Amino acid sequence: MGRRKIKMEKVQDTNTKKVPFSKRRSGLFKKAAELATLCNAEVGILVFSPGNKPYPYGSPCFDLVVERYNNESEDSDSCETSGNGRRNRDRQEKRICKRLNSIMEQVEVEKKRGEDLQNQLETAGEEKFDKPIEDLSLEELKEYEDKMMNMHGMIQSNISQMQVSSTLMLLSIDTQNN
Amino acid sequence: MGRRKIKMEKVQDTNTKKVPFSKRRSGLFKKAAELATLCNAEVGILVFSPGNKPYPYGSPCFDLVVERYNNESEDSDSCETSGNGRRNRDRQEKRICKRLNSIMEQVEVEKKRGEDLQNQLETAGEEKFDKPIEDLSLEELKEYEDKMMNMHGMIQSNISQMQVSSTLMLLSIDTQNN
DNA sequence: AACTATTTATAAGA
DNA sequence: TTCTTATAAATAGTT
Repeated sequence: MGRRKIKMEKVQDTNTKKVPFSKRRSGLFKKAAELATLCNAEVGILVFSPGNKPYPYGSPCFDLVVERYNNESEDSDSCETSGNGRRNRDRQEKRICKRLNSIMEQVEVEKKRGEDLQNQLETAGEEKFDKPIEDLSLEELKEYEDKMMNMHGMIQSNISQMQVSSTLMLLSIDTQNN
Repeated sequence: MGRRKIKMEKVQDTNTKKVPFSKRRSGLFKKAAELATLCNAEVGILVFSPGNKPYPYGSPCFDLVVERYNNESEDSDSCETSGNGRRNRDRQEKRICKRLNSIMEQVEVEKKRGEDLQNQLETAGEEKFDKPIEDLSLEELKEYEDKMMNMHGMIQSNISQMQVSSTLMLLSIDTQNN
């Protein structure tokens, strides 16, 4: 899509092709945004330039991260490692990986809960909202109230769980960094 | 780029729009492949469909991540680092720490959202549940339903975002290790 | 899945 | 870098 057709092959010199890289990267991110918006999907992208600079993208809210990357891509002092001996590196990396696996597990649990919640919500919706609310009997309304209360409780529990998870995550990461 | 212009807004029904999602997803992956080949970059993408099914893509090496993903992420030995030269460790660790910091930021955002959500929920509870449900008007009931739906969406979004973040993190580490 | 009318992305050039 | 424009590529609606 340009003045000439580009043949698909590995580029030669790393330095000269910065403009196409930038254009294509932003094009890719735009496509990702469209996919997210139009299809109600979630998208995350990580691009490493030939110079190994990372360019992350996320929808809906990776923006802060991108900004941060641009602002402090040079100083990594927030992540001081100078005090460490090399002998500890392997262990450290493995611990980080373990934490990540734990986080993944937690996320799986959250996902499962979200799905249950969705099912329940949809079921409740089907049962009652296909009938106009004004036609519901008092009995049905009370039943409906119970369901809402129940959902309300599940949502709260879900939120608490997420808070716990994220706090644990922060804690485990802090443990790594100190 | 089609018979008609598509306005950029959230889609409504999750089920019927599967073809556009598939088309755009494969289009996105193709773009990523082009970026990788033409510009000698590394790209990893994760897409979650509206049904929360993950579609990962990686150039050159997402396979390992995908595999771990499918294997329920219980063995942490998949985080093998033995093949790496020691000279790269410093850079690798710094980049990993940067990723961790980014994720921490995101988690802060999620946490904030969770709190807002809880407040909203409590407010809704105060507003509606101190009044017997049979006294609620049709308008009020519908309003309440909307709130429930809204909260549900926020929770789902939070969960998805956590998935994207943690999985991308794994991706970035694997990218570093290969 | 294949076909096109269109829209969108982008390679070169300024 | 940002804009312009000719052209290639992606894709929405259709079959």
